[in-house]
Amino acid sequence: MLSQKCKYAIRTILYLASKNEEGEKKDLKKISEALKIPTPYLGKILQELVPKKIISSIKGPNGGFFLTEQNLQLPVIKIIEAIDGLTLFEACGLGLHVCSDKHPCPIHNDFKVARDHLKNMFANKSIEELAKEINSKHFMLI
Amino acid sequence: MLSQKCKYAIRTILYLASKNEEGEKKDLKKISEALKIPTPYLGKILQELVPKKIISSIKGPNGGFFLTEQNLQLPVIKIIEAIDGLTLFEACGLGLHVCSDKHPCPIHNDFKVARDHLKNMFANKSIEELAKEINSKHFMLI
DNA sequence: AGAATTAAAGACCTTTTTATCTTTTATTTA
DNA sequence: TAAATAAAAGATAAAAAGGTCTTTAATTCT
Ligand code: FES
Ligand code: FES
Repeated sequence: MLSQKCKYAIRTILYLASKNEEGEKKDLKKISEALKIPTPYLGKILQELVPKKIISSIKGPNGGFFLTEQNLQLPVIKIIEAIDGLTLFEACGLGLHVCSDKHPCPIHNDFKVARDHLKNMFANKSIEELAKEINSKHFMLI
Repeated sequence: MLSQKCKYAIRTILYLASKNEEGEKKDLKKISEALKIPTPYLGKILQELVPKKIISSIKGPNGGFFLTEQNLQLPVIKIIEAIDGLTLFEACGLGLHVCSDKHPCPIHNDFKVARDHLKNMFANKSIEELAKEINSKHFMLI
């Protein structure tokens, strides 16, 4: 479904968002230990997200990764788009070269319903909204 | 979503099923050319499905791959189970070690709806039913 | 200024997935 | 029975995903 890379990214960002009281920064090691994600690999992933403006970072002592107000307003699908791209939400479930109503594979109609449901859920929820739900309800990140 | 291997397998089986007039056999090369799937790789995949009783085969001249009545009655999910396993329909969308209502990740509730929708569609439709729809409506396999 | 801290960058390694090629075995038909 | 056909089996290869390690650059604090 989502790649491992993408799932790590989402969990990290939701972790940062749900702890975002007072613009709190977290360094790589703290995040990777908290979420049980391999440290060097997570480093690679987060490095990729900074220039894409999905997350923010500051080097040096007391530096780390954090989310700005702008970062928090992004819908979750932007994380997926940055890492895996949007083909999951566009591609044919049986691997045909194109997916369209004019050229439907045998599972097209049902598949599209499930695929669109997934897409809408990721597109309609901002990182901040989801983080608030994590704090008010009892959702797990690990 | 589904692996390439699994998508190739499903398309091949639906192809065999939709041509299953008079227990027609198709040899590997014919299938791979009709569906534009790499021949040797498809051979490997079909080899795997024969002992698992998902498809049937006969060697020698006029041999090939085909579906018995029993094969045709299988739900499509059995193909997926044989190739990819069922983790797609059971695993957490964010990669948590377990997915359960007692230990939900932030997307659990919505994700489960989409995942179950997919699962039900594959579980509730037999290969034969789907093949009939291919023939009566105008669904594509390529 | 110098030491400490932390992200960035880049080279490397491992495993899994996808795909190819060659040889063997079973079956048919002439 | 011999030749032809087609799947089975197995060894190999290429590409992608997942993961590690080392060095460099930026920042802070003393
Ligand atoms: S054509 Fe296959 S899902 Fe749309
Ligand atoms: S716990 Fe994540 S989808 Fe169920």
